[in-house]
Amino acid sequence: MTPSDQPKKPYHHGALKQALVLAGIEILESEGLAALSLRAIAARVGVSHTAPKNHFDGLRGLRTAIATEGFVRHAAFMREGLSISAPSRKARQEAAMQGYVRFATTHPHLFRLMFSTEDCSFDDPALLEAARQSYAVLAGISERLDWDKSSAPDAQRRAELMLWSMVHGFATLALAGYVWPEASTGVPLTITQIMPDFGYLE
Amino acid sequence: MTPSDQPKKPYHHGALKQALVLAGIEILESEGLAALSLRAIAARVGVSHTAPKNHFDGLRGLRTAIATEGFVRHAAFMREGLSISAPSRKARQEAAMQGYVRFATTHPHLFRLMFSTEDCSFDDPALLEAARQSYAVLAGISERLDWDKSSAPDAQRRAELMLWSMVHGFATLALAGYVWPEASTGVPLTITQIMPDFGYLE
DNA sequence: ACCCCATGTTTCCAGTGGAAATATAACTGA
DNA sequence: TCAGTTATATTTCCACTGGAAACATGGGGT
Repeated sequence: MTPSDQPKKPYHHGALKQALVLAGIEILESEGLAALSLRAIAARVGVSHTAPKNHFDGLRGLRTAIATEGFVRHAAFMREGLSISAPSRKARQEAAMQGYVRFATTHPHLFRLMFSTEDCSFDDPALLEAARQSYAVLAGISERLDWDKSSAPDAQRRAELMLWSMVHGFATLALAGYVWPEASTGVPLTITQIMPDFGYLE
Repeated sequence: MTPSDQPKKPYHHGALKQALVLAGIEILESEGLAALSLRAIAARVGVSHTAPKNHFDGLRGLRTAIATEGFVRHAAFMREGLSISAPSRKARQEAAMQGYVRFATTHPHLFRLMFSTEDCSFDDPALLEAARQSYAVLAGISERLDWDKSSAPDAQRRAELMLWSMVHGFATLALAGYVWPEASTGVPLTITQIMPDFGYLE
């Protein structure tokens, strides 16, 4: 029987690995990437700063796991947009791309971490798989976006990479502050307005 | 007369500000962004780690100055490509974009720093001006790239931002390792192969 | 019942950026 | 010429970081 009524903190956390990732995301959202230290994350979970070592390969490993969860949510963002979109090809295309950009602008620090070579290990299998899932959503809407109708074996892949480059570049530039309000309208341009009209592919 | 023949190190450096920026770029190229510490830069110049304080606002200020120099070189890269390009619109377009991507792949750490909100102050006037010069090169080749031929006041701006998003996204994804060798050819796709053919604008 | 080992803690260390006080020398004007 | 001022650089100190190493804890398998 414990000597007092106060709930005794168990020595072993039980689900520390997941708890650390979630705590990391919270810190990221509220304080940014610079504040995402091993000590800060561990403290939020109520654990010593060396405890993560048992589950991740140092700070870089933990950050990689956080980025992995980021890709999962990123794909979900786009899929959610697709789920409420009109069925037309163009509408689905816009929905997915808007989802891509909206994720970046609503979770800027997480999005940056996801593409930060400095902070993540891009050869991590889990990260690669999560990123692949995210890419698959984009690839899905570009299946008939092959503007040159060539029969080259990489034509499909070129369409996907073109789309990905455009939306990713736009999101990145927007986060960096390079998409200012237009002088003529007072409102920044959107990814939809930027996209060339590939309607002739329909 | 100095008491000995050995060259006496002057107490004042003379051109410390520029020397720090150049030393920083060297460290960046050889060791990456993580190694770009105040102490490492100062040591390379042969100065104490607090000396930069007199010329820059802390590490962030120095990194911002390095990024500024990066934009200058970035613009020069593209202009150099343009200078040896064929005079056709399409050739000039490809030359500038290839210059953009080539700078990113040959100076990956510097390029990343230039767009890293975490490490630079994007409201710095000098940085903004340098970035504007770089943008101006891209804007120059997209002057007739208005695919929709609309008369909206932001049509030109939309063409520029579309082009910038595409090339910047491609460069960023390439640096992150997401532009792999194609299964069909064994060679990664290039920005030229990705670009839709806007020839109908000629 | 025992022991192994996965999981956390404590302690220590080298390294970081920055603040504050101090040293040096260049410039300024009488 | 020579002080006084100012720009530049140093020294010292501090809080913080990630990681290594030794140790503590207790759950789970035999």
